[in-house]
Amino acid sequence: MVRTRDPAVRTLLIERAAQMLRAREPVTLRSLVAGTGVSTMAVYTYFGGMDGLWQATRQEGFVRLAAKLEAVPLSADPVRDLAALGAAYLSNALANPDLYRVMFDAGYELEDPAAADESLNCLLRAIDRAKDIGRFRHDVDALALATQSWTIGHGLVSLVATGPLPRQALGHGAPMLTALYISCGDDPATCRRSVELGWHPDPHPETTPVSQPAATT
Amino acid sequence: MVRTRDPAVRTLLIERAAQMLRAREPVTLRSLVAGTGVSTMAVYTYFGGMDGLWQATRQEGFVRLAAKLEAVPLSADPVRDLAALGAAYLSNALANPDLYRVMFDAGYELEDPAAADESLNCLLRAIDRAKDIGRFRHDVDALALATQSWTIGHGLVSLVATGPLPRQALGHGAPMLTALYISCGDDPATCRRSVELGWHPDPHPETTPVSQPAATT
DNA sequence: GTCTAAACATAGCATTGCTATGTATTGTGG
DNA sequence: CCACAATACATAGCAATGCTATGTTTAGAC
Repeated sequence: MVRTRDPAVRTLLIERAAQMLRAREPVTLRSLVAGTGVSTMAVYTYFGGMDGLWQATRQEGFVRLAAKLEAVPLSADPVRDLAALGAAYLSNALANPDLYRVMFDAGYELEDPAAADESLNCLLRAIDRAKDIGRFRHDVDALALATQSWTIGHGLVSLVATGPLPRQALGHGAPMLTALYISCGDDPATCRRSVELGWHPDPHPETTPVSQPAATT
Repeated sequence: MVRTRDPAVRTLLIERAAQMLRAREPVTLRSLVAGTGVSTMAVYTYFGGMDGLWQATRQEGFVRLAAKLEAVPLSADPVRDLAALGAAYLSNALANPDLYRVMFDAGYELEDPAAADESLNCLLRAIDRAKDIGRFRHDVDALALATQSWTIGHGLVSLVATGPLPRQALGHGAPMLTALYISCGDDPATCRRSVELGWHPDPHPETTPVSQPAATT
């Protein structure tokens, strides 16, 4: 061990890859390193190839997602919070649709699945709170419900970001989540209000989800 | 116009592309035409390039999907039928996951959107029937409900086929659809039974869904 | 029967990811 | 303080990719 590997280069390349994805520029080996001063070999010493770069980029996507979800301010109403988490999920995904696509592209695994679990845990905590205060029945499977909420969010994002559905279709999120949470025992009228509260603050602004003025794309 | 374009070549190439996708072989210009006797230029005369081939392949995917959905035997219970259509959707998508991915890959449009609409119409008809016999309220937006059902199906397929969720997660479809249809006014117990009936016949068999000996693609 | 436009085949282009080889650099043992 | 060695890095070149330019053949119109 003589020449030390500079960890800054790693994050620089990941950052640049995410940036190029966001700008919809084709991310190729040579275009990635162009202008950074590092040579193409850096991609191989740091990531072992383009596949490794994509894997690291996907990892970064999950880390950012978890950060966004954990930044969602929670309230005393766990059902509202579930809707808010869903809205933040959509907001984050639609703010960087290409990064989102890479995250769920097939063929690659995560090097650290814990990053994905953290996002799920945000949902699980809210679900447990809802059970504790009697909004949800005690026999609801928290993991199943979290997965179902995730499915709704992913389905919406996927169909909107990838094409067929228009942006307004994101509005379907609220009634779908409402129906789901009512099926867990929540009172219909109360549930509707809670979901609306958590959902509406920011259904589709591009930037950060909560507590700051919606910015222009 | 002198030498006529042979339409058989077109379908041959699309068929072969779908076949190679299914076999998980990389579909490249040269590998596609290898063994078919046609040269690489055929891809350009018939499709204008690889992008055109993908567009045609995606189109074919939607045609097959519509055919599968229209082959689902309907009953007197429209809610059962909705679940059966959902199950057929999942079955078709998971039987050819790579074709499904191409169908929803971004960047390309359909040359004939009617093919996609046909699938949606299957759902719309069932929803209208459910309203007619009083299972759903008359004020439910049929298109919205169809879109929501689609979102659930697509979300499930996407998360299962693309990796993160295991195959058993497909079972979440029944409770999600049940919750959704109950929110449209259906009686909870009746709805559960109907969805179970339509869903369970074939939750995840690979081949064709219903009432006919699985045909080779 | 000839002519012409379209289909088709061949060869070559730039670009892709990747690897083999050589050079420079830096922590360590004496 | 210096020689060594292992590692990071740069360069050049590889096969394979999609695509295009340039013939060559074929089939319909008059």
